[in-house]
Amino acid sequence: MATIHDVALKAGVSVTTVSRVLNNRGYISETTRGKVYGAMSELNYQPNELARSLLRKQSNLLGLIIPDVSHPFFAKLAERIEYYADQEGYKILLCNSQMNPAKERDYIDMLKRSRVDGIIMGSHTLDIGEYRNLHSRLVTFDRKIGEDIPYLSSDNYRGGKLATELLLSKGCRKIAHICGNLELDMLSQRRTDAFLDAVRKAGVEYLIVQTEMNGLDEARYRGLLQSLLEAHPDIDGIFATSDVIAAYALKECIRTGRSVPEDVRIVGYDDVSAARWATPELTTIRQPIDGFGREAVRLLRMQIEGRPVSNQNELAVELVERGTT
Amino acid sequence: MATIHDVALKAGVSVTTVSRVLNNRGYISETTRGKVYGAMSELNYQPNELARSLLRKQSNLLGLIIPDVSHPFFAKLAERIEYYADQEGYKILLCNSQMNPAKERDYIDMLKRSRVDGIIMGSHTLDIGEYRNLHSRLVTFDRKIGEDIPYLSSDNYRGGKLATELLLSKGCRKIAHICGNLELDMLSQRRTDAFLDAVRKAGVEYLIVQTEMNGLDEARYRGLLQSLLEAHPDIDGIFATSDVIAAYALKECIRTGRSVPEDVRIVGYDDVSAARWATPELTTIRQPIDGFGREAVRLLRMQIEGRPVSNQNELAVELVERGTT
DNA sequence: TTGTACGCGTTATCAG
DNA sequence: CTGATAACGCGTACAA
Repeated sequence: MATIHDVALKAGVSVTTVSRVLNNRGYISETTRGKVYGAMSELNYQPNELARSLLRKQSNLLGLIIPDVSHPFFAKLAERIEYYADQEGYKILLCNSQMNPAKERDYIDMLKRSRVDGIIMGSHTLDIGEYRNLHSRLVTFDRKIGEDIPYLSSDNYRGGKLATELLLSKGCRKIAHICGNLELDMLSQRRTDAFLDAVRKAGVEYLIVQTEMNGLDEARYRGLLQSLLEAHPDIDGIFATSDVIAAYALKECIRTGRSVPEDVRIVGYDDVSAARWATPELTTIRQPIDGFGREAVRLLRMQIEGRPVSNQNELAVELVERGTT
Repeated sequence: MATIHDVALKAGVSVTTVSRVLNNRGYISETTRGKVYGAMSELNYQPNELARSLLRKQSNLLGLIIPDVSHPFFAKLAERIEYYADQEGYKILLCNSQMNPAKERDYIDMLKRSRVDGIIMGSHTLDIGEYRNLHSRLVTFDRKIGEDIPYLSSDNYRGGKLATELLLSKGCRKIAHICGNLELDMLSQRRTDAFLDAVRKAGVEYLIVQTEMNGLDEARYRGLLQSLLEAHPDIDGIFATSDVIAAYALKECIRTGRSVPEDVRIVGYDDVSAARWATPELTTIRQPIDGFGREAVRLLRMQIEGRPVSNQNELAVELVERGTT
C-alpha cells in the first residue's frame, strides 16, 4: 500500500507538500496540487489512519458495547448509532457482551487499547465503581453510574404509567408485569415503579415476573410465559418490558386458546418492527431509538471536543395503540 | 494515558524491557518482571494498539459491510461474525450501506484507510469490477465476484427446491415467489431458479415478485403483499425469500380473512428468531448463520496468514417445517 | 510557496 | 539478561 513518501516521490515534491494538499492547509500552487492529485490517484493512495490517529491522539473510533446486536432493540439502536457516527466522521467498533461480565471487562480494555475516542455502554453487568474508574469518555444507556457521566434514557416512569393505565382503562383486573433483572439497577425499573403505583392505586391484582431480558435465551421466555399463564389462568392483562417478550406472550395466549385482546390485553415496549409482525399487531410504548442514536453520538462528540454536556438525558416515549389492547 | 516510557521510568528499566515483558519475548529476570508489572498496574497502562498496528502492519480490524444491521438476518450474522472475530483476536468495524452504492464505496475507502486486515462484504450494490480492483482481503456473501475471491453462501438451489416442493406436495396450485432484486446477480437467485424448475415441472400456476429485500422499507412490503393478494386472490402458496417478508405475507393473509395454512401455505427463508414470533410459526428454510459467521472469519484469517483458502464455500440448508404449511 | 526534521508509541535489531 | 536506536506513516514547527 502506497505511503505519502511514494506519492511525494512520484509527484516530485516533498512529503510536506503532499500532506498539505491532503489536508487543505496553507497555500499551494495549482500546478503542484495537480501533480499531487495525479500521483495520488495513480498510486491509489489512501492515507494511513493508524499513523494519523497516533499523531493526532484521536482515532475517530467509538466503541459500542451492547448485550447482543441480534436483539431487535439493540440491532436498531446499533444501526442508528452507526448512522449518526458515520455522519460525524466516527467509526463504530461493535462489541456484544452477551451479558457476561468477564467479556464486558475485556471489551472495555480492548477499546482502551484501541484508543477509541469514546464508549457507548448499552450493557451493564459490572458494578458502578468499575465504570467510574474507566477514565474514558462514556455515554451510558438506561443506567446512572455517576454524577459526571452522561446517561441516556427515555421517560421510563411515564412509559410504565401509560402502559399500565391503558390496561386498567380497558378493564383489566389482574395484570402481570414481565420485566428484566431488577438487581441490575437500571433506569428501566422506573417502568416497574410506575406499574406498581398504578395497579396499587387502582386496587387490582398484579404480579411481577423477572427475566434476563435482552433476548439471550428465547427458549426461556417461552417456558416462563407458559408457566405464568398456567399458574394464573385468570390473568387478563400483560405489560411486558420489551416487544420480544410481548410477542411470546401473545403467542402463548393464542396457543392456549385465549383471544387477544378480548380475553387478555397485552402491551409491549420499544416499538421495534417486530411489533408489527405479530397478529394482532402489538400495542406498545415507543422508545425514541433514532433519538437515542443521535444523542449518543452527539454527547460523545461534545465530550471529545471538550464542550460541556448535560448528564441527564431523558427522551420522550409515546403510547402506540394497536391490536393487542 | 500512560505510555511505555512512563512504565519504564516508574519501573526503573528501559522501554525495551517493558516491551519484552509485555510480549513475553526473550529472557527476563523475575525481579524485573515484577517491577514492570507493578508499574503497569499502578499506571493503569494499556498498550497503544494504534502504534502497534502501525509498526506491525496489521491492525486486527475486520470491516463488515452489510445493508442494515437492523434487519434480523444481518443482525444475527453480525452477532455471529463478531463472536468468532473476538475469539480469534479481531475487532469488527460495523458499516451499514443502506444499499446505497455511494455509501458502500465510501465505506470501502474508509476501511482501507483504517488498514483493516480484511473486509466481509454482505452488501453488493457495486459492479463486480469495483470489488475486483480493491486489492483488499475479502470474503463476500452470496455473490461471486471473481475466481480468486472467496465467497460464502448456502445451497440456495436446494433451499428453493425444498421450499417449492413442500408447497407442491401440500397441494398448492398457484404459487407466488417473492424475492430480492434479480438484477444484482446474487447467488440467492438460485432459489428462484429452483422455484421455476419445480413449478414448471409440476405444471402449476406461479408468479414472481421482485422487491428490494434487506428490509430497507417495510412499508413497501406491506403494500406489495396487499396488491399481490388483491390481484391474485386465488394464490394458495407463497415462497418468500426471507422470514421478514413471509411474516408480512402471513399477516396480510390473516387480515384478509384467509386462514393459514388451510387457504394459503407460506414458506419463509433464513429461520431468524422472528420466524417463531409469528402465529402460526413460520415454516422456513434455515440458513446456517452461525456457520456463515465462523467461516467468514476463518476465511479471512487464512488469507491474512497467507494460507490458501477455497473460493467456493457453500454450507447446507435445512427445511424447518412449522405451522404455515 | 515549498522543504527539513522531529515526534506520536511501539517493536525489532543489534550491542553490551 | 538488558539497553540504545531505528523504523512504521503522518503532521507540524521552523526555515528557506
